Amino acid sequence: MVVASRGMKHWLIKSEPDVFSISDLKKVKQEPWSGVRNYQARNFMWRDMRIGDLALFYHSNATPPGVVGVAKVASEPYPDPTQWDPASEYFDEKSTEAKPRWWLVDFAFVKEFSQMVTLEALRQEPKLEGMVVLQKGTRLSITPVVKKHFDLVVKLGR
DNA sequence: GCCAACGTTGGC
DNA sequence: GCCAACGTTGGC
Repeated sequence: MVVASRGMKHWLIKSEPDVFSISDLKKVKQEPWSGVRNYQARNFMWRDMRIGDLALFYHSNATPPGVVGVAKVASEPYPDPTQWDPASEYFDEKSTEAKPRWWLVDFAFVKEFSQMVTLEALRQEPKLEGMVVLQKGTRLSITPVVKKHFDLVVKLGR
């Protein structure tokens, strides 16, 4: 087993299931996390993620919203190719190949929970207090999660 | 550098 | 569909 000396980090990544769900990830096994156009979220992928880091896979804009499984970082960061594709909704005319603005990593499927841990369930668990995703007004599509919280959510979802 | 206007996210 | 919260843009 490979364990980075810095210690593994844990994350929560949001995806709209209508666009890309945990089932989709299960099917394709690995997916470039394209389309992130927020600097904070980009910095997490570009600067802080390492291969092997685990992430809670969260369905946003869903009924109900919640965590549905686990994914892991499966690549080094590299420029998001959609930023240079004029046909893409993620096209960014201000980004150049010499100085890419948007970076991503690939995520690989790890597991799908036997039961979803809904946003409501997350809010009702006192031990999860302080989770970034639960804080008021947090819209970030990628947030760090402490190991204690990560492990508990995985336990709740199984 | 300020800040109003505008766009987006995402729960409800 | 509504709207609160927040990020970005652009005029000055």
